[in-house]
Amino acid sequence: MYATRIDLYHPPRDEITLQGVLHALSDPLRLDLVRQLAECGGERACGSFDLPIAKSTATHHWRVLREAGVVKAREEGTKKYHSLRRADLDARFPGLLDSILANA
Amino acid sequence: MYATRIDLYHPPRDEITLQGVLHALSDPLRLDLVRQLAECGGERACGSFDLPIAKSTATHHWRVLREAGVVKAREEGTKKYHSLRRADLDARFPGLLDSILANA
DNA sequence: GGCGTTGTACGATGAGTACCGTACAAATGT
DNA sequence: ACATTTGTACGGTACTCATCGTACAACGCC
Repeated sequence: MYATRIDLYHPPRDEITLQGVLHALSDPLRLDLVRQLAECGGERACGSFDLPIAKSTATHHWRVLREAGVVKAREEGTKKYHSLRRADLDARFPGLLDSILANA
Repeated sequence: MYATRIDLYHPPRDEITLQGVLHALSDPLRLDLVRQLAECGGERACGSFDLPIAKSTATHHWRVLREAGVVKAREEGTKKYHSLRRADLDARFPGLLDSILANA
């Protein structure tokens, strides 16, 4: 017996913490995901990333990024799209994302 | 039989990695140390920080910061002084430290 | 209905790490 | 010479986390 899919949790802007963001981005793979997301500008399907890891591991990394408030997830059919929460991050931690991405 | 004290390793500027810095600063206690170091401007003795942890744990955190290239350590007698490697960090990751400290 | 696609939940495993207490070393002060 | 101060090395413990395989769910398509 397996549970039904749970609604995706996204922290509100005020609850995004610096610790959480730094921790989320301190993993090379996650930083790379974020870098690619920033490059493409908008939304991008999970599946369009060519990752050297198992599907379940990718799920884990996207969850860490989402729960840290770094990315926004949207489901559409069987697919899932992610985008950077740039406005929220810039409002809460001005300059942080830019400096990290510029130096990635 | 205990080993003699080893020379303190500090990574050269070029070997400081973004991952390493982000990881080092993703711990609340270490970020707080760095914030206090930045506040005081220059060097500061380890012992002058009032930490809620055991001495050996403090040694651990200072080592993580030092090996990530975030701080410089200098021994003088039985005491040890730390300072931020601000010039190195600013040169390697422009804006990063400022934006993190500004938002800490 | 049946099949492929896409991603999740779960359980397990191995690596890393935050923390502690204790024993110690090196320098300083008395 | 001895005690104090300051920080380290070590061993241990508990917790986190990155990773995987497998079983599954939701959806779309034939």
